[in-house]
Amino acid sequence: MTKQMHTIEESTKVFKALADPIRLKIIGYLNQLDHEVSCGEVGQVMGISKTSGSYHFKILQEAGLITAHKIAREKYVALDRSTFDQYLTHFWQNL
Amino acid sequence: MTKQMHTIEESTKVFKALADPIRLKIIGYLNQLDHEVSCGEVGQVMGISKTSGSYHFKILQEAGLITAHKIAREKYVALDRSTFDQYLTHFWQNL
DNA sequence: AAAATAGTTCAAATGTTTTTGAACTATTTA
DNA sequence: TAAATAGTTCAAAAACATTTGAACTATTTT
Repeated sequence: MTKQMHTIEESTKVFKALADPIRLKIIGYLNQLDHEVSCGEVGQVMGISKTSGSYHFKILQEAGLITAHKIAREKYVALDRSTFDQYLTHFWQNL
Repeated sequence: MTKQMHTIEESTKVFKALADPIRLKIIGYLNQLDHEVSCGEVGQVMGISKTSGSYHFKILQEAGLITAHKIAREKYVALDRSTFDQYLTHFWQNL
Protein backbone atom coordinates (compact mmCIF):
# COMPACT_ATOMS: atom_id res chain seq x y z
CA MET A 1 0.00 0.00 0.00
CA THR A 2 2.88 2.37 0.80
CA LYS A 3 4.72 4.11 -2.01
CA GLN A 4 7.65 2.02 -3.27
CA MET A 5 10.88 3.51 -4.63
CA HIS A 6 13.16 1.37 -6.76
CA THR A 7 16.84 1.69 -7.51
CA ILE A 8 18.03 1.73 -11.10
CA GLU A 9 19.70 -1.66 -10.42
CA GLU A 10 16.45 -3.26 -9.28
CA SER A 11 14.54 -1.87 -12.25
CA THR A 12 17.27 -3.01 -14.63
CA LYS A 13 17.06 -6.52 -13.21
CA VAL A 14 13.29 -6.65 -13.74
CA PHE A 15 13.46 -5.32 -17.31
CA LYS A 16 16.33 -7.68 -18.17
CA ALA A 17 14.15 -10.55 -16.95
CA LEU A 18 11.35 -9.37 -19.23
CA ALA A 19 13.69 -8.83 -22.20
CA ASP A 20 13.66 -12.36 -23.55
CA PRO A 21 11.11 -14.08 -25.80
CA ILE A 22 11.11 -17.38 -23.89
CA ARG A 23 10.53 -15.65 -20.58
CA LEU A 24 7.74 -13.52 -22.03
CA LYS A 25 6.07 -16.69 -23.31
CA ILE A 26 6.44 -18.30 -19.87
CA ILE A 27 4.79 -15.24 -18.36
CA GLY A 28 1.97 -15.41 -20.89
CA TYR A 29 1.42 -19.07 -20.09
CA LEU A 30 1.40 -18.54 -16.32
CA ASN A 31 -0.94 -15.60 -16.78
CA GLN A 32 -3.62 -17.53 -18.66
CA LEU A 33 -3.50 -20.39 -16.17
CA ASP A 34 -3.61 -18.38 -12.99
CA HIS A 35 -2.64 -21.26 -10.74
CA GLU A 36 0.63 -22.90 -9.76
CA VAL A 37 2.31 -25.26 -12.24
CA SER A 38 5.50 -27.26 -12.17
CA CYS A 39 8.61 -26.02 -13.99
CA GLY A 40 8.62 -29.28 -15.92
CA GLU A 41 5.15 -28.69 -17.31
CA VAL A 42 5.99 -25.16 -18.38
CA GLY A 43 9.27 -26.26 -19.93
CA GLN A 44 7.50 -28.94 -21.99
CA VAL A 45 4.90 -26.49 -23.25
CA MET A 46 7.66 -24.03 -24.20
CA GLY A 47 9.68 -26.77 -25.89
CA ILE A 48 12.92 -26.05 -24.03
CA SER A 49 15.41 -28.28 -22.25
CA LYS A 50 15.21 -28.65 -18.50
CA THR A 51 18.58 -26.92 -18.11
CA SER A 52 17.38 -23.95 -20.09
CA GLY A 53 14.14 -23.92 -18.12
CA SER A 54 16.02 -23.95 -14.85
CA TYR A 55 18.08 -20.98 -16.01
CA HIS A 56 15.05 -18.92 -17.09
CA PHE A 57 13.05 -19.65 -13.93
CA LYS A 58 16.02 -18.50 -11.86
CA ILE A 59 16.17 -15.20 -13.73
CA LEU A 60 12.42 -14.65 -13.26
CA GLN A 61 12.60 -15.58 -9.60
CA GLU A 62 15.57 -13.32 -8.83
CA ALA A 63 13.72 -10.45 -10.46
CA GLY A 64 10.75 -11.17 -8.19
CA LEU A 65 8.44 -11.82 -11.12
CA ILE A 66 7.52 -15.34 -10.01
CA THR A 67 7.17 -17.09 -6.69
CA ALA A 68 8.24 -20.71 -6.34
CA HIS A 69 8.08 -23.47 -3.81
CA LYS A 70 9.20 -27.04 -3.89
CA ILE A 71 6.89 -29.95 -3.17
CA ALA A 72 8.92 -33.12 -3.04
CA ARG A 73 10.70 -33.48 -6.40
CA GLU A 74 8.80 -30.72 -8.09
CA LYS A 75 9.06 -26.95 -8.12
CA TYR A 76 5.83 -25.04 -8.55
CA VAL A 77 5.80 -21.51 -9.90
CA ALA A 78 3.26 -18.72 -10.26
CA LEU A 79 3.39 -15.07 -11.25
CA ASP A 80 4.00 -12.50 -8.53
CA ARG A 81 1.62 -9.86 -9.82
CA SER A 82 2.66 -7.26 -7.27
CA THR A 83 6.07 -6.99 -8.91
CA PHE A 84 4.52 -6.49 -12.34
CA ASP A 85 2.29 -3.83 -10.87
CA GLN A 86 5.14 -1.98 -9.20
CA TYR A 87 7.48 -1.94 -12.19
CA LEU A 88 5.09 -1.95 -15.14
CA THR A 89 1.61 -0.70 -14.44
CA HIS A 90 2.98 1.95 -12.04
CA PHE A 91 6.09 2.64 -14.08
CA TRP A 92 5.87 6.44 -14.02
CA GLN A 93 5.43 6.57 -10.26
CA ASN A 94 8.79 4.92 -9.74
CA LEU A 95 11.10 6.73 -12.05
CA MET B 1 -8.07 4.13 -28.93
CA THR B 2 -8.39 0.71 -30.63
CA LYS B 3 -7.01 -2.38 -28.90
CA GLN B 4 -3.38 -3.03 -29.84
CA MET B 5 -1.86 -6.52 -30.07
CA HIS B 6 1.91 -6.93 -29.94
CA THR B 7 4.13 -9.71 -31.16
CA ILE B 8 6.62 -11.31 -28.79
CA GLU B 9 9.40 -9.81 -30.94
CA GLU B 10 8.06 -6.26 -30.55
CA SER B 11 7.63 -6.69 -26.80
CA THR B 12 11.12 -8.15 -26.49
CA LYS B 13 12.57 -5.15 -28.32
CA VAL B 14 10.84 -2.73 -25.97
CA PHE B 15 11.92 -4.58 -22.81
CA LYS B 16 15.48 -4.92 -24.09
CA ALA B 17 15.54 -1.17 -24.62
CA LEU B 18 14.42 -0.69 -21.02
CA ALA B 19 16.90 -3.26 -19.67
CA ASP B 20 19.90 -0.94 -19.32
CA PRO B 21 20.77 1.49 -16.52
CA ILE B 22 21.93 4.28 -18.83
CA ARG B 23 18.76 4.13 -20.88
CA LEU B 24 16.59 4.08 -17.75
CA LYS B 25 18.41 7.20 -16.55
CA ILE B 26 17.85 8.86 -19.92
CA ILE B 27 14.15 8.04 -19.65
CA GLY B 28 14.04 9.46 -16.13
CA TYR B 29 15.70 12.65 -17.32
CA LEU B 30 13.37 13.08 -20.30
CA ASN B 31 10.40 12.38 -18.06
CA GLN B 32 11.15 15.13 -15.55
CA LEU B 33 11.77 17.67 -18.30
CA ASP B 34 8.74 16.93 -20.42
CA HIS B 35 9.99 18.90 -23.42
CA GLU B 36 12.35 18.17 -26.27
CA VAL B 37 16.09 18.25 -25.63
CA SER B 38 19.12 17.64 -27.81
CA CYS B 39 20.98 14.34 -27.62
CA GLY B 40 24.12 16.29 -26.79
CA GLU B 41 22.55 17.83 -23.69
CA VAL B 42 21.27 14.47 -22.46
CA GLY B 43 24.61 12.82 -23.13
CA GLN B 44 26.44 15.47 -21.10
CA VAL B 45 24.06 15.11 -18.17
CA MET B 46 24.50 11.32 -18.26
CA GLY B 47 28.27 11.63 -18.53
CA ILE B 48 28.61 9.40 -21.58
CA SER B 49 30.51 9.78 -24.85
CA LYS B 50 28.67 10.99 -27.91
CA THR B 51 29.23 7.63 -29.61
CA SER B 52 27.68 5.80 -26.71
CA GLY B 53 24.83 8.31 -26.63
CA SER B 54 24.18 7.80 -30.32
CA TYR B 55 23.99 4.06 -29.76
CA HIS B 56 21.56 4.31 -26.84
CA PHE B 57 19.27 6.81 -28.57
CA LYS B 58 19.10 4.49 -31.56
CA ILE B 59 17.99 1.58 -29.35
CA LEU B 60 15.33 3.73 -27.67
CA GLN B 61 14.12 5.09 -30.99
CA GLU B 62 13.90 1.67 -32.67
CA ALA B 63 11.85 0.44 -29.73
CA GLY B 64 9.50 3.40 -30.23
CA LEU B 65 10.18 4.75 -26.74
CA ILE B 66 11.38 8.14 -27.98
CA THR B 67 10.58 10.33 -30.93
CA ALA B 68 13.33 12.32 -32.58
CA HIS B 69 13.70 14.99 -35.20
CA LYS B 70 16.68 16.83 -36.52
CA ILE B 71 16.90 20.61 -36.55
CA ALA B 72 20.03 21.62 -38.42
CA ARG B 73 23.00 20.02 -36.63
CA GLU B 74 21.06 18.86 -33.64
CA LYS B 75 18.76 15.94 -32.92
CA TYR B 76 15.97 16.58 -30.46
CA VAL B 77 14.38 13.76 -28.55
CA ALA B 78 11.35 13.31 -26.31
CA LEU B 79 9.56 10.37 -24.75
CA ASP B 80 6.82 8.68 -26.73
CA ARG B 81 4.44 8.06 -23.86
CA SER B 82 2.00 6.05 -25.95
CA THR B 83 4.56 3.27 -26.29
CA PHE B 84 5.17 3.18 -22.54
CA ASP B 85 1.43 3.04 -22.02
CA GLN B 86 0.93 0.18 -24.47
CA TYR B 87 3.75 -2.02 -23.20
CA LEU B 88 3.98 -1.10 -19.52
CA THR B 89 0.86 0.42 -18.04
CA HIS B 90 -1.34 -1.88 -20.15
CA PHE B 91 0.99 -4.86 -19.93
CA TRP B 92 -1.65 -7.45 -19.03
CA GLN B 93 -3.94 -6.44 -21.87
CA ASN B 94 -1.26 -7.32 -24.42
CA LEU B 95 0.02 -10.66 -23.33
C1' DA C 1 37.40 29.48 -46.39
C1' DA C 2 38.81 27.39 -42.07
C1' DA C 3 37.64 25.82 -37.62
C1' DA C 4 34.29 24.26 -34.53
C1' DT C 5 30.16 21.67 -33.30
C1' DA C 6 26.45 17.85 -33.41
C1' DG C 7 25.77 13.63 -34.54
C1' DT C 8 26.54 9.00 -37.23
C1' DT C 9 29.00 4.95 -38.74
C1' DC C 10 32.38 1.40 -38.62
C1' DA C 11 35.24 -2.26 -36.88
C1' DA C 12 37.65 -4.02 -32.99
C1' DA C 13 37.65 -5.04 -28.23
C1' DT C 14 35.29 -6.11 -24.19
C1' DG C 15 31.56 -7.70 -21.47
C1' DT C 16 27.23 -10.15 -20.66
C1' DT C 17 23.63 -13.54 -21.60
C1' DT C 18 22.06 -17.88 -23.26
C1' DT C 19 22.56 -22.71 -24.63
C1' DT C 20 24.48 -27.14 -24.17
C1' DG C 21 25.64 -31.60 -22.14
C1' DA C 22 27.46 -34.09 -18.33
C1' DA C 23 27.41 -34.87 -13.58
C1' DC C 24 24.98 -34.23 -9.54
C1' DT C 25 21.02 -34.35 -5.43
C1' DA C 26 16.72 -35.68 -3.88
C1' DT C 27 12.51 -38.03 -4.36
C1' DT C 28 9.45 -41.53 -6.16
C1' DT C 29 8.20 -45.91 -8.42
C1' DA C 30 8.97 -50.73 -9.67
C1' DT D 1 17.35 -51.92 -3.93
C1' DA D 2 17.43 -50.36 -8.66
C1' DA D 3 15.57 -47.44 -12.04
C1' DA D 4 13.12 -43.45 -13.18
C1' DT D 5 11.85 -38.62 -12.56
C1' DA D 6 12.35 -33.43 -11.33
C1' DG D 7 15.28 -30.19 -10.93
C1' DT D 8 20.14 -27.88 -10.11
C1' DT D 9 24.92 -26.84 -10.98
C1' DC D 10 29.02 -26.37 -13.59
C1' DA D 11 32.09 -25.15 -17.28
C1' DA D 12 32.59 -24.48 -22.15
C1' DA D 13 30.76 -22.69 -26.27
C1' DA D 14 27.99 -19.70 -28.86
C1' DA D 15 25.43 -15.64 -29.39
C1' DC D 16 24.53 -10.95 -28.34
C1' DA D 17 25.17 -6.18 -26.32
C1' DT D 18 28.09 -2.33 -25.21
C1' DT D 19 32.16 0.66 -25.40
C1' DT D 20 35.84 2.77 -27.73
C1' DG D 21 38.33 5.67 -31.01
C1' DA D 22 38.92 7.10 -35.64
C1' DA D 23 36.91 8.68 -39.72
C1' DC D 24 33.02 10.61 -41.64
C1' DT D 25 28.72 14.11 -43.02
C1' DA D 26 26.39 18.20 -42.35
C1' DT D 27 25.86 22.56 -40.27
C1' DT D 28 27.34 26.77 -37.96
C1' DT D 29 30.66 30.19 -36.43
C1' DT D 30 34.85 32.94 -37.00
